[in-house]
Amino acid sequence: MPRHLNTAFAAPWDLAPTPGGDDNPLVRRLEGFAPLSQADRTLLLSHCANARSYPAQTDLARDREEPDGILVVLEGFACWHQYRQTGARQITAYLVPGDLCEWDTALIGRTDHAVSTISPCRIARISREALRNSYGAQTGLAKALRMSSLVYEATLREWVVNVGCRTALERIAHLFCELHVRLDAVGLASGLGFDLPLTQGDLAVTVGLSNVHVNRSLQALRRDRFIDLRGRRLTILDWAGLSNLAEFNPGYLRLGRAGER
Amino acid sequence: MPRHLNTAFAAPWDLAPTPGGDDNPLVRRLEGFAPLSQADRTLLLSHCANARSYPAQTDLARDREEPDGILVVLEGFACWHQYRQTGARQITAYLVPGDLCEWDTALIGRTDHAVSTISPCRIARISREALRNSYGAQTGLAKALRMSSLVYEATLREWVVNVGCRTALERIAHLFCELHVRLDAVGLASGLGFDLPLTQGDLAVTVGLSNVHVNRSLQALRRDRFIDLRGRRLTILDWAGLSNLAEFNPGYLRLGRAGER
DNA sequence: TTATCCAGTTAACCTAAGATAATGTCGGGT
DNA sequence: ACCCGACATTATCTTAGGTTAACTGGATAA
Repeated sequence: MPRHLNTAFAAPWDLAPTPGGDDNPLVRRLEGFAPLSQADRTLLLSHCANARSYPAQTDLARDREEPDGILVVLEGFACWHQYRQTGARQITAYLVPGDLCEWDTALIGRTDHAVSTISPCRIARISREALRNSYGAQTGLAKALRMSSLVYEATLREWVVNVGCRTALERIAHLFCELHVRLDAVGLASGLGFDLPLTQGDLAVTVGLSNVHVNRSLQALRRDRFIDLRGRRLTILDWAGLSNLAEFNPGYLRLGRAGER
Repeated sequence: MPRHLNTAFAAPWDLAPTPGGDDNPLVRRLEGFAPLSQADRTLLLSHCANARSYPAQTDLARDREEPDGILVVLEGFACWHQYRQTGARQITAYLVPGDLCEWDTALIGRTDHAVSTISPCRIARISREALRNSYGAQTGLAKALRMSSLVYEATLREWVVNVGCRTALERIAHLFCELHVRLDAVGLASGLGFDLPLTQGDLAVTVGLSNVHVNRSLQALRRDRFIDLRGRRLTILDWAGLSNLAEFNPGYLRLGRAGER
């Protein structure tokens, strides 16, 4: 059982130690994209049973004993990020429970991009070999995986827009809106609140700002009663205001009627 | 025959009016990712034969008579971009000859992201139905398409890094390095020079800067003899210097030994 | 109990880049 | 030869956000 930084907050997955069946976030997520056959579901569940725990701040690329396939986050926060030679760092994506990332050693191997945990995580790896059974283009699983990849791309485009042409306040607001929708989709939000295991420094390198300016902006968001952020818990006090500020439109996440709050 | 803005420069595709066989940029591009069967190649070529011409500045999403599938650029520059309500605009990706983009009406339909031509283009659409024939996960085509998607994702991550934590000079330098490598891979560069049908305004919304600052930065790059940019032609005068300035590492493009210049 | 560490906060100052707008250049159309 | 529109360039002033560094407070460890 992984020990979380913020055990005080009793994250949902601490209460349900062995996710199986419908509370498996991967199955839940993929079924949002396309209906899965019973065979698909049991395939996924059986591979998730082999998930391993990783401590916070751990590079998932380094132990590359696994062949090509996908890497699935079942609990905790992970991220794609890149270090520059200057020491600067940029987070380019978050992986929250139910998210997966395509793992192609041919592609990942040599780049300076890395995938790491942020908080302690449970992560499963499923080889492409294992997926191949139900991998005709017609099956629901194949379609769901394709959709998952398209949503990931759309999210990246949204992030380019975020750092490319939004103000500090808008960037942070947009990120918070996105994270809430994504976490809510896998049952990790309670109303407008959710656990957010990120430091202000993490936020800064996500959103392309300095620590100090993130701090200032968070205070502004608090002062104007958009959010409440204490400890590692974020509550959105004014969804309409925040999403309006950010021009947040959840369509790119393809989660059905999410975003109607 | 599309009329190009810069006919004065006689782009390669003007000299070879009917790309077929090996000078088809799509086939050339995909074969860089995985070996294709003869059936794969003829399939691709036959669909490229139905390509249509589009003038510059044309939204490719609007005429959505085609079903899901991929959209292939054979000639010209296109881009993904997004308008904000404020009128601001952000380009999130370029599509150059040989590039494709997955077209999923379920996904694209409602988002505010659009795909448009920049210069006049020849573009083919291939339905997913048509691809399904050789779409077992084992075939080369399927693998090449998957790689293509992974490369697109990696490029997007790189762009997030670009706008997230690089200076104006570095951003532009990085973009130029990337474009050169990509165009060179489909034979559209002659040495270190290539046609670049982008205005400074286009560059600005790509790289998250103002028109004016792009202008200043270009002058600096010219003054320091990194580049020569006149008309719509860019020549990199000092590849080592420019790629070093940008910390450009072409690995993410997965083009074999590209970048060794 | 104190020392240490880490995250968060604040303040003073600085700079890269934005905004605006005037001016220049060039090619195309008439 | 003239005008026009699209880009590019330049100058000016303004501002969002960066940098540095000091200080706080809670949590853990010794």
